[in-house]
Amino acid sequence: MSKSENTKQLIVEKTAPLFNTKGYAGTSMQDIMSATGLSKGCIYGNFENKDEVALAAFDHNYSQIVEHLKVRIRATENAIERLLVYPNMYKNYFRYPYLQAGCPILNTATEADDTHPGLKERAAAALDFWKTSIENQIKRGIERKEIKRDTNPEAIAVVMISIIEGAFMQAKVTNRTKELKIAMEFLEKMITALKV
Amino acid sequence: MSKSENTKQLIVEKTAPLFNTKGYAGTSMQDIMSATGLSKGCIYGNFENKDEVALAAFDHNYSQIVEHLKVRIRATENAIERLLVYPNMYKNYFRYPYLQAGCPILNTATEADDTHPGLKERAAAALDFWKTSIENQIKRGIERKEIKRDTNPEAIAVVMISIIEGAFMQAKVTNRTKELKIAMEFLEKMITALKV
DNA sequence: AAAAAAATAAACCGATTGGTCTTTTTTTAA
DNA sequence: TTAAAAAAAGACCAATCGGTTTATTTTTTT
Repeated sequence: MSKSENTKQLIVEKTAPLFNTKGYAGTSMQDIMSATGLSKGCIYGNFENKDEVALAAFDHNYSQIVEHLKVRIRATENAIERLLVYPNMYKNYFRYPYLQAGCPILNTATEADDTHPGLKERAAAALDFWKTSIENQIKRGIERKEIKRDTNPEAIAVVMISIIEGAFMQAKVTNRTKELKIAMEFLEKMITALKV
Repeated sequence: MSKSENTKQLIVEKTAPLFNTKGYAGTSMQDIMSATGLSKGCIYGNFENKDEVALAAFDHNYSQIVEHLKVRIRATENAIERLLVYPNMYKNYFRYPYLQAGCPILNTATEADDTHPGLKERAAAALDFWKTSIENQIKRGIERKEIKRDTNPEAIAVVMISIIEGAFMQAKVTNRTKELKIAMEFLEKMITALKV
């Protein structure tokens, strides 16, 4: 790994929380310089423009979430337990640095949907991947006879994501976890009710 | 109504969609000037600063939604029908100008939660008001024997809001209504299942 | 160890930013 | 109708913006 690859990684790691907090438009190159302790020349030596830093930051934020979920999901074979990983993680979001400024997918989606095609596409792809993952876990659970046969994987996946993102938004803006807990509990019950 | 009150109203009306689309950080005074056809001097003659324009724009966006919901809700006495107004409106969001750039509460909440205290407060207050409204409709329905006695108004309200906002976000970022329809249908079934 | 290449810092650029002040125009009051 | 007040336009300001170029430092290669 070359020096500049290390530097590039540092920039991504330091700016990921920044972009998640302030958004693309609200994050200046000066902010990026301050967060990394690097010069603008150095940042431009590693990334073509601010856009590319933002895209890399989103990817980093998102991959941290995905990695964490993978580890948790692989820790059990049971399909219901696997689905319960999602509400569990989100209701305890304060434990995860990458969720402190809110869900990167949600933040990016709402900011970028009318203003930044690259980020919009990333957020949309992340949502599709998330939905497909949940669907697949449900299908697997049906095959393993852990989840009811008449379960509609797509509907459950969509509703799960909707509840998670909507409740998380509420938690962040109101500075309280009450609604998040209520919603995650509802979700846990919904998931548990899928059990054969 | 004085000339400047008319002008102030024009500014609010013309900038409300702008702030909802581009967010606070992404909307410049030049954008505001272009949208209104007015000079910067004129804008500053009516508002103290960009902040105040943004706050007024949020209020305007929000009040349009509230007014529309009020009309729809008052059109029926039945509590279940009243709750069904929400999923119905959101699944047909393309009919409402003020929802074209997404839900103002969601957009504002996610942008402002770490960056703009005034807007954050407005969004949080809007959510609390919304939650309370739904709770009250449910309580009224329980009293009128239209909704099951064991219904938890708060949980339903929280879940409704979560599903709506989460699904709406998905619709906007993916440019398709599939997930929104799935989620609203789920919500309609959930609401209908509250019926005595 | 020296030279070349790579990486980073610093200086620079034109444009834009939010806001202020002065001038002009429009509206209102007499 | 005229004068005063209010409203709006236009000019101005310092600072910041994203990006480019030049200079310096560090790393890598020989």
